[in-house]
Amino acid sequence: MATLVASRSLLGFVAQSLAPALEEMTMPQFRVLVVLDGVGPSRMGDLAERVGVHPSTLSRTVDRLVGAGWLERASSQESRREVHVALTKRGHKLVDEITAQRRSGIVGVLEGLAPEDRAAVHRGMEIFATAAGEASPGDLLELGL
Amino acid sequence: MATLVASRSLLGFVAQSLAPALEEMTMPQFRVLVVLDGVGPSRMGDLAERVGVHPSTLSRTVDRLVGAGWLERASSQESRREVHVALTKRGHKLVDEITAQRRSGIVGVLEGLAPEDRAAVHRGMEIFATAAGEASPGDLLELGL
DNA sequence: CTCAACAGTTGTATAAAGACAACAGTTGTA
DNA sequence: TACAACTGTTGTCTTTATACAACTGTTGAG
Repeated sequence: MATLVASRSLLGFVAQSLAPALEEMTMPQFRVLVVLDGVGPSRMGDLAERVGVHPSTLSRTVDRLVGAGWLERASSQESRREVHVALTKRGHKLVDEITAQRRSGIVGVLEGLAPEDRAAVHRGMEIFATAAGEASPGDLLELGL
Repeated sequence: MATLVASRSLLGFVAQSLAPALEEMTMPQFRVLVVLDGVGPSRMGDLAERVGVHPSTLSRTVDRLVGAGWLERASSQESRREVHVALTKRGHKLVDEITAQRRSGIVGVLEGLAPEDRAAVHRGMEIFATAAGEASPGDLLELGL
């Protein structure tokens, strides 16, 4: 079925865009960056919950990411027992580049199409997206988005 | 852009379908099943190459998968130094179910559409898939397909 | 028949994910 | 003030992935 085939193509772009990140870090580590990029600076506990791992596990993972310069820890000023983590500039850049590369791959395909084909793709995708609704962040996270 | 949004929905189905497998095994293990499902029974060396890991790594991974009943080892009859691995019935079933679930999720969306919308989606997806071409198996494998 | 090339497994190490228990500050409350 | 609740980190352990080196058995070439 065409939609299934298209999903494989789309997946290809996703996988390809992920490759550079996975040379720098592991998948669980990249998930942390993705979540932080989505929700902004967070408390350790909240972050652990969103990522879906035990706080102690996150603590160690954040250690590594901070060590590698992707994240920053900062103890909150209101509450000294809370610790906030945020992407560094470099961390932001990485996630942005992944997103941009994914987008440009897809745009590249669309640009190669005749205008009426492009319109047809646009229309089909729009209808599908509306009908299917948003995928749950938790599910997507599994794949690193 | 609509295509990007649609890709997230599609990705959601993929991720969701993967979930049951990832409760039974790790991602690297599941990759082995996927490859075997794709190319059929293989020699250890070939399989390691396709999966992209060192033969010794594969040997250990296959140990685990055989232990859990997903794979079978069988020394080839032509050449007693070669070892062939194949999915067990259970292993086949797992991969098939993942595929089927993914398909049925997408079909479910399409069935909820008015006929002309369904046709539009089909047409858009077809054009896109044709233009984008097949994703490389190596890339897809990264995500477990 | 002998030996080099081949195929897979095992020995050994390292790195990471993951969880639970225990611990150390920090806060808020009684 | 004293203490319970909260937040994050550390100690400890297990499992897995991963690779390289060494080893065992098997083939094929000479």
